[in-house]
Amino acid sequence: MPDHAISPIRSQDYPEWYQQVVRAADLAEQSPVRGCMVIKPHGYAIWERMQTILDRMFKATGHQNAYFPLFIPLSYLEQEAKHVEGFAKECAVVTHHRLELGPDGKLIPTGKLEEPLVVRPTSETIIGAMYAKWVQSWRDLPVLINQWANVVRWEMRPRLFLRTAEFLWQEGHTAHATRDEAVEETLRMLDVYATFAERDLAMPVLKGPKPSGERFPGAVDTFSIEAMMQDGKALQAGTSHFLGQNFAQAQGIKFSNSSGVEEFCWTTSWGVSTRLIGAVIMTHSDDDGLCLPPRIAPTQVMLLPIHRTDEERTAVLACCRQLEAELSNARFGDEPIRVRIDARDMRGGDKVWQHVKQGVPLRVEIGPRDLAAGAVSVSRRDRGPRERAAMPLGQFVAEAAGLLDDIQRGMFDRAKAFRDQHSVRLGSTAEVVEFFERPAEKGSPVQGGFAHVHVADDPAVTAMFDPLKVTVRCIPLEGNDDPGTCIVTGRPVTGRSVLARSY
RNA sequence: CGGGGCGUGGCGCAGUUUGGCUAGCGCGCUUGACUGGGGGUCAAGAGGUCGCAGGUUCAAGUCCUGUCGCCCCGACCA
Repeated sequence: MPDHAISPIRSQDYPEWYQQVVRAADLAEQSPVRGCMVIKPHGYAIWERMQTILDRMFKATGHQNAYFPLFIPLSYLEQEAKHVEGFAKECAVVTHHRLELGPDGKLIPTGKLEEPLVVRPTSETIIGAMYAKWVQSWRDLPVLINQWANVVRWEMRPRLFLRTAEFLWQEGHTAHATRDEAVEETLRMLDVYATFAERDLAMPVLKGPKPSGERFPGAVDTFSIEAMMQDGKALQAGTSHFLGQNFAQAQGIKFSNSSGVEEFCWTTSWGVSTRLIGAVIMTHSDDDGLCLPPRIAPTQVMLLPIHRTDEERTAVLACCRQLEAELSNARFGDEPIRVRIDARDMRGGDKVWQHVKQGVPLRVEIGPRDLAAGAVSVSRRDRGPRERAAMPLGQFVAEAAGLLDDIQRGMFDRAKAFRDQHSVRLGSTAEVVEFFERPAEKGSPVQGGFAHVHVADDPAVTAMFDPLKVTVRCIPLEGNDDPGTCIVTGRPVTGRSVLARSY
C-alpha cells in the first residue's frame, strides 16, 4: 500500500488532493445538475454541527430566525444602484410558471411571468422590503433576524464546498436606529464568526475591513475573517457588512424617532456558508485525509470491536456498549461526548482506514486482549494512523474529554504556527513580488502566504499586484497599530494590510 | 464566456489515428474457503452498448455535426 491514504499528496497537487479528501471522506459529490453538489450525510452532519453552534451564538446575541422567499422580483434587485452593478450577472432567473406537454412528449415552459423572478443570490432586497413594512417607530428597533437558507449564484467555475452554484448559508439582517448601533452590530457578528472559527473550527483568522474594491455591492463597509489554507492562499471564511442607510433609503425602511422626526434605518447583513467545510478541510487535513476538530466532529469517539468467535463478539460488544454509555455521560465542550460503535461486518483494516479518512478524532479498538487486560487501544487522528496506545478502560473514560480538548488545541496551535510561519512583513513592492513569485520549497504546497504591507486603499495598489494574482484581503483590526507610508502611492496609512492570493 | 484537455461497468484506465466477429484490464462489489488487532490470501461470480442527439456506412466506442457535462488556464467570484 502507498504511504498515504490520499493520492496525490498535498505537495504534489494541492487542488487534486482537496478533491480526493472530499471524496475519501464521503462528504459530497457532483450532482447531475450543473455546478450543484450533493452534500452527503457525513458532510451534512458537519454542517449541522456548525449550524447548531452558530445558531446558539446568534440567539445568545439576541437574534431570532425567520424565513423569507426563495424568489425575488427582478425590480427589487434594481432598487439599490451599487447592488444592481454587483449582482447584474450570475443569477438564475425564473420566467415561466407552467409546463405543458408538447406533441413530441417533451415538456414546454408556458405561462410567461409578467415580472421575472430571480432565485435569491442574497436576500437584502426582499428582507428589506418586509422591514420597510414592519418598522414604523423607534420602538420597533432594532430588528435582529437571521435566516438559514440556500442561495444561488451562477458561478462559472464551481468547486465542491468552495464555490458552487447553489449553497447553504445563514444570512443575518438587522436594522437599527443609529449608525453607532449598526456599526457595533457589524463588529459584534464579525467577532462571533472569529470566535466560532478559532474556538470550534480550530482555524485562526484575521478579521478586518476589506478595501473598497472588495466590498459587498451596496455596503458602506465590508469586514471579513480571512484564514490561511495549507497552500498559503487566503480563504474568506465569513463576512459582516455595514450597509449604512443605502438599502434603507432605496427601500424606504424608515422610523419616527423619539422626537417624532422621520429617519432612515441603519442596516447590516452578515453570513457564513458551507464554504466553511472547505475551509476546515484545507486548514487541517493531511495526506491521510480529513482531520476534524473534535468540536465539530459528528462522531468524536469511534469504538471498533475486534473479535473472531461468537463468544468473543458477545463479550466485546457488551463492553463497547457499556463504554458507549459511560462516554455519553461524560461531557466535552458543554455537550455529551458523541460516540458510536462501528460493528459492521467488514475487514478491520478497511474499517480503520475509513475512519482515518473521515477524520474521526479518536478511534478506540476493543478486542479480547483488551478485555482480558481491562484496557482499550486508543488512536488519535492527529497522530500517525498506525499509532496506538493501550490505556486502562476507566482511565480512558475519565480522560476522553481531555484528549479531545488536547486534539482541538493542538489543531489550532498547528494551524496558527503554520500561518505565522508563512506570514511576513514587507517594505517594498520588489519584496512583495519576490515573496509571491518565489517557487514553493520542495515537499511543500505553499507558494507565498500572507504579506503584511503598508498600502493605501487605491486602484493603483490593486493594479500593481494584479499580475501576481495577489489582492488585499483585509486590514487586520488587531495588532496593527503600525502606521507607515504606502509602498505604491507613498501616502500615509494607519496600519498594514494583508496581501495574499485567495480562493 | 475565451483557450486547452477529457467523457468507455461504482472508481481508474486501454481500445478511437488505419470503422468489422460475444468491448478489455486493474481496483472495488457479491459468494465460498482459508484467515484474523491484517488497507489479508485464494477461488468462483455479477456488473458496461462506450455522455446525449442526429448523421455517414453493409457495419460506429472508433468518422461527421450538434449538444450537455467535467478538469486546467483566463475573465468572473457580492
